[in-house]
Amino acid sequence: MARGKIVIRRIEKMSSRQVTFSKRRHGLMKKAHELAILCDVQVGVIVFSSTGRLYEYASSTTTTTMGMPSIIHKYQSAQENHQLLNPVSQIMFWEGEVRKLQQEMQILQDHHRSKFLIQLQYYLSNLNQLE
Amino acid sequence: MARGKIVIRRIEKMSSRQVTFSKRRHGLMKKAHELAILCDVQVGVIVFSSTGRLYEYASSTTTTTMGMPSIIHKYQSAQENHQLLNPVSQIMFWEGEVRKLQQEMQILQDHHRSKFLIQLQYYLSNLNQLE
DNA sequence: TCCCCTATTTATAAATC
DNA sequence: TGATTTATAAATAGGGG
Repeated sequence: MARGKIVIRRIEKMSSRQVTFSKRRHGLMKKAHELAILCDVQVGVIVFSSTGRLYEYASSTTTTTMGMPSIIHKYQSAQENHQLLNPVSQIMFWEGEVRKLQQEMQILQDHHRSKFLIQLQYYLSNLNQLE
Repeated sequence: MARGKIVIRRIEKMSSRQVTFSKRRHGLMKKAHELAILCDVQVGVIVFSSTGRLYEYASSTTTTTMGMPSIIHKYQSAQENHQLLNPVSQIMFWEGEVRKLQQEMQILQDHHRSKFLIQLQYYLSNLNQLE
């Protein structure tokens, strides 16, 4: 949105992606807060970075102090009707959930493995320098 | 932000508040979506209007399609889990989550299998009576 | 309610420090 | 890494239909 238009697709360069994440995350939280105040509504925002770090915003209105838990609870009751899908699609849903969690776990593991390897290389190079 | 600056406080005039709600709600959802795509992260947004109507956005990333239920689940687990544990126990935690989901799925499947068997017996007995 | 218009304000991409 | 700058893209307040 500045110094050049961009297309909305995954930013490939990791460092730029990190910078943009920081900026736009702040922007999003600010917008969420403004919406909540200006229009006196409840807003909840949850963001998970690719490394699994959690960022959140939960509004309070003039009438109630809604933390994220209350907003989630309200969301879930609002959705209860929807939960009554037929058995087969229910099972398929949970199978999907399991797959997603497994994939995420894999990502976390890869992430930490590479971090560990980098550390190891660092220590080894230090050792080499001491010799 | 246009035709005059505004201060961020509850808009008193109901009709303006409604209009602003509609505009900014769209803006917020769009920003959430852009953040999710650009930075390849999970984003969930929940908004309740003052009349209790629900508006939501839940992102998908390149790796996973996370609906709001998954995001909420992850949020709740992250809170319980303290999140500030070391990588290894974090991974162990998620492994536990996967196991739990798998067990749930198993129970669901067993349940429906037994229901199916009961149905089958019922039909069979009907068939027998016809003979 | 929703769309259009457009003058302004904001958000922010890219560069620089 | 983070803070600051700045040129530009986006969002939007206010008004009209």
